[in-house]
Amino acid sequence: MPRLQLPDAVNVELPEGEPVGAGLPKGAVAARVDGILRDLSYVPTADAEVEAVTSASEDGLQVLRHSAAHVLAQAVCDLYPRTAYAVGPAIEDGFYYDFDLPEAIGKSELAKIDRRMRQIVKANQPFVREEVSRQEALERFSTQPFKVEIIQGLEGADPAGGDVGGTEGGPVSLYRNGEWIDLCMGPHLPSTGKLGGAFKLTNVAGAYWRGDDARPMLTRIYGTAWASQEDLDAHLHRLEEAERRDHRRLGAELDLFSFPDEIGSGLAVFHPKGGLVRRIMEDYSRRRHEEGGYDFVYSPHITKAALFEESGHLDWYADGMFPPMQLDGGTDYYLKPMNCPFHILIYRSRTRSYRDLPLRLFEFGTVYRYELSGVVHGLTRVRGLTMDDAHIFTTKEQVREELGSLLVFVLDLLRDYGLDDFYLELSTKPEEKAVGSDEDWAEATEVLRQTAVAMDLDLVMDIGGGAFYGPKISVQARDAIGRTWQMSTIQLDFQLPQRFDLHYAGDDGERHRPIMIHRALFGSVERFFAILTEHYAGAFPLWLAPEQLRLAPVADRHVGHAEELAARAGAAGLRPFVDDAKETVGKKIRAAQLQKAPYTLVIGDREVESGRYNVRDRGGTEHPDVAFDRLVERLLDEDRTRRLTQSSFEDA
RNA sequence: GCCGGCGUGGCGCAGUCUGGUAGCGCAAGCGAUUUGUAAUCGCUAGGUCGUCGGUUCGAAUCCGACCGCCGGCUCCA
Repeated sequence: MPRLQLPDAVNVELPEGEPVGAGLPKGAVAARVDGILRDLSYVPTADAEVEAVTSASEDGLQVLRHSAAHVLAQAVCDLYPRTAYAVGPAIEDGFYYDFDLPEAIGKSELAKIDRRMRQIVKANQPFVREEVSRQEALERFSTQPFKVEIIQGLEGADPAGGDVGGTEGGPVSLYRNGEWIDLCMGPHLPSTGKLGGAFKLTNVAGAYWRGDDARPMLTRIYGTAWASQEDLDAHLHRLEEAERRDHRRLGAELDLFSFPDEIGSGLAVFHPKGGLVRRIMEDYSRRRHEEGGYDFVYSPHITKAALFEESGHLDWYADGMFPPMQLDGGTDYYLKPMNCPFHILIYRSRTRSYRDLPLRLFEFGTVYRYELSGVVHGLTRVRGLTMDDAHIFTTKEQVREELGSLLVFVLDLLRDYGLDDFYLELSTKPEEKAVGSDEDWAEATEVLRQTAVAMDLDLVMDIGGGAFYGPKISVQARDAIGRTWQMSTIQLDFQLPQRFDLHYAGDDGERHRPIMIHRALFGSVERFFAILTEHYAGAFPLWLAPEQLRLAPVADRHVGHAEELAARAGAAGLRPFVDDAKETVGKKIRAAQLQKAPYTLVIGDREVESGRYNVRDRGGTEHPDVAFDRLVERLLDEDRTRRLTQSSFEDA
């Protein structure tokens, strides 16, 4: 009689042959038995430590979502006989299932599939696990080519560490709900009814079988599933929030930038307001770089092929480059996809001594990359972008200190732009090919690691994720609604100094090879612009706001006074705007709100007479009876500190 | 690049299935109102319906190609 040890030190005795579920509380959807996730129907043969898994936990949600994927697949197979089904895992927030359907379907078919799914849930079919030999599995799935391929691929190691499915020649597990059967490791909910109604099909998209563009394109149906209706609603609400913040939408609404078809895919133009925000972003970055000991350089947008031959880009990056222009004499010219070779030429333009190092060359360098037409996306994935790119050339001895101060510099600057929730990711030497000796890699990686640890931030290891030419540390930032973005990267490069045969004279009089650090804070200015736009939902902090103070005259006779105030604010260094449209105050306020103007003043008889103003902020809060000089002072303070100051609008 | 969806005045959309005079709202311009913290009223102008080609007496509508946009393209039974 197996004895179950529950986490709260309760011992439960199970009669021989009883499933673990019998010993667990009602809310359980699965069980963790000696550390392995199991169905509630799993029958233990010996004493075991058992934990109930509910859909409130990550594990439980996974089980729920994976079961939802099976219900989806069953529904699709019911509605579309002759469907070949492939794989359907749980993913973040939901699930998907890939199908080869007898006909093309679009989003409009999802409602029908959803209805069928709900019928299956209502029928409350049990999920029944079976273990069969590989041979039998092949026979049972003889009409399902993807399943056959999966079974045949199961030779060798078991990727999931379960006890079924992996071992050579061993049994594989199947799950049946109703008439429908799938090859699956499980575990699953006890029955389809336990899925409940808190799911929604969200999307249909194409996806290559096994992600390989040489293999068939399948139809992938995405869904989201949650433990409760409230959770589902909250998730849908988050999606709406993300859509509300979408920089592509805000870019048009706030008149920041556009992508004219005439120019081409992935090529943006910044309008005056967006241009202003961008210029302020860049100016501040420039100032900080100047203070940080960077030298500013410029390089052209095109170059002869020879430069990218020497750098090696044409060998391994040609697909990402625009095709060459052939000029007279048969010379190929390329648009630059990267700035590094240019900065290297600046380094190499004269003999360098250790006294020149570290040499930090900075450029807002505009580069062009041939992104596949299907992946360009707003300002975050474009074909023409401006990198806040710098290359630092150091001696081996200086690297440690340089990296340390660099990371501090990076985080500090990002915080000034309003991002303050970070973690770091360290990418180490790739398995296959890599340049540089193992010692160099180990040392550089260790230096990066120590630098990261010193930051007191979470550090995630990305084993083998480095580029072949050096290890990398990247800063990941969470935005206002919790999404993470890869921001700055700091990359050591053992390769280019070799390829370009860079050297410097040491204090020993010998020639030495410098080490090169690539680093970008924004990555791409355009992408950073997009991230900030979404982070702030278009309501840029005062120092970045294109328009800082909106003045709304009540009637024509007040326009003069508003313009005087605007002149005073402008002279003080603020960016005011007078809305002199012949409209009602209500309409002007609404317009100011929609444009996310940080502060709005209504100018009428009372104000002209008293010289005191009612300040409305974009949150809708009103601060009455403020003297204009005090307001200007207050806004300048907010502008200068780059954050909402606590200082009040009242006179001191 | 591939799969699916889509492309109609500056923006958001209807009209496309079932071919027969291109419409609505916002924005814009003009006029009236001179207005007090999220939308005053009226009038006017603005579109070769993404582009090119085909079918047809006739194409926004049907067919094809191209351009562009949106979602997705190994979180792996």
